[in-house]
Amino acid sequence: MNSTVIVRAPLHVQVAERLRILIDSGELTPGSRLNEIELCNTMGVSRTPLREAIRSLATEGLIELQPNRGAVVSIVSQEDVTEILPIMASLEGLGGRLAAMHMDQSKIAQVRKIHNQMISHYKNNEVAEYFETNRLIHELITEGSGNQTLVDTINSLSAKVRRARFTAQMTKESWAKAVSEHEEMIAALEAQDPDRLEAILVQHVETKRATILGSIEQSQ
Amino acid sequence: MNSTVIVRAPLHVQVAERLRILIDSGELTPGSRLNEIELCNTMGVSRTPLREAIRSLATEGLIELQPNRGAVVSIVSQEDVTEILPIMASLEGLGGRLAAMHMDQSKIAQVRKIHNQMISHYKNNEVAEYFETNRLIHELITEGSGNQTLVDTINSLSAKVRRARFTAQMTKESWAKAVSEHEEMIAALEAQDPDRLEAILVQHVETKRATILGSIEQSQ
DNA sequence: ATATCGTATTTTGTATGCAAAATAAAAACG
DNA sequence: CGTTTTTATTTTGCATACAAAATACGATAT
Repeated sequence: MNSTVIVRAPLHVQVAERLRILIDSGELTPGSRLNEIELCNTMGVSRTPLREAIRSLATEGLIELQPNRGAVVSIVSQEDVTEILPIMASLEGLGGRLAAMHMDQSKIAQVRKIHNQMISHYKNNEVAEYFETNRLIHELITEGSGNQTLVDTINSLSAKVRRARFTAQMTKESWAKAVSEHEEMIAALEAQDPDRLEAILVQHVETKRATILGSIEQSQ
Repeated sequence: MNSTVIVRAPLHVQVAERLRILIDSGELTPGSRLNEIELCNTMGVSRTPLREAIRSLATEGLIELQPNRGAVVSIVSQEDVTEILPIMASLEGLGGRLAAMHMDQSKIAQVRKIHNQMISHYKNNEVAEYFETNRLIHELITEGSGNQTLVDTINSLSAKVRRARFTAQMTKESWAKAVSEHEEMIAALEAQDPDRLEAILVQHVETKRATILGSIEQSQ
């Protein structure tokens, strides 16, 4: 008797996944219309599962439905991002508070390890690697909260910010500030100080907000 | 030329709405299976829009999909509520902070008015009316933040807590405490003191958490 | 030449039909 | 009798077909 039954995901789930990738990668640009038969042909499925997938992504907010006029890739505006970042600050702060309370030493050590990697990427000016390790640290801390609903909520908001493609143009100064905040984060985590870690994370997202809005100003 | 075009909502949206009501009202109990043809008959629609609606509610979390075995009304567990309430505390706190910064005097006066109604319902022991005015106050404050994403996020989490049907059995003491916290809330709002309103709201949701978890203990 | 109307085409919305999987029921076996 | 195996029925998943709305296009009139 085998309890782990392998079931291939339903078509509409697979289609939703592929659509998500198309949107995330920018192949389907925000604002563009989704032509059903066209997508059916490229994906090799019928309209039924495609439409079900579209409905899913619509309730997720990735797509907007226009009655009798189909669906368009939703646009994440600057206003949306301005709304989202303070929420992210609160939630990441809460995540840090809980993580400082709940994470055990071995997990904290793991974060420290990746933190050290991140620092070396910073010193070597390896931007992509820096961003990746940075993202991973935030993920580990959030997951360290032990609150899955919190993780999901943050991820959903985070995805929207990413989709806005406001690639924060970090100046030398803002980068240095972010790194120093990370040093404080690690210290607070190792000290298992919930209040401090929460405060730093809130501040950190605030820094990010300033950086992003700064680069929007630049690009206009 | 008329810019406000009246379009009746697509069937799958109407069906989703009706399903939501059936679930919210408890006619479809958590854990129960959704039989497609049965629901089609009662609603008088074909399976296509029904299935689209089910997919939507599934990504919303109201329903769970089991491949090749249909959909069941998802169960909001005690653990889920335990995860959600701290998040609600953070977010309502943020909402209060922003509301204290952004709400104008006329809107604050409106909240005061409903607050006074709530107090009189409290004194007259009118429980249902108390809960309704209470809910309205929180809604007005959250909306007063001017952050629609925040409003949506809170509503989505709040809906799950409501669905769990942990009808917090308020003791005389916890009710009095909630009311006194509301007095402080109004004072902080009228003083337009973001820090204070945030702190009170976080505390207030924490009180609610204690009350809910208290009545769960009772009922076991 | 522009604007308006009417028609053709495309595109979405809904219903139905068929195939595959899961469940229930019945039969065969120990 | 209880347990397994086989068969029938139900239920879901996907595809197709038809209807209605929206868009595109062209003809006509001013």
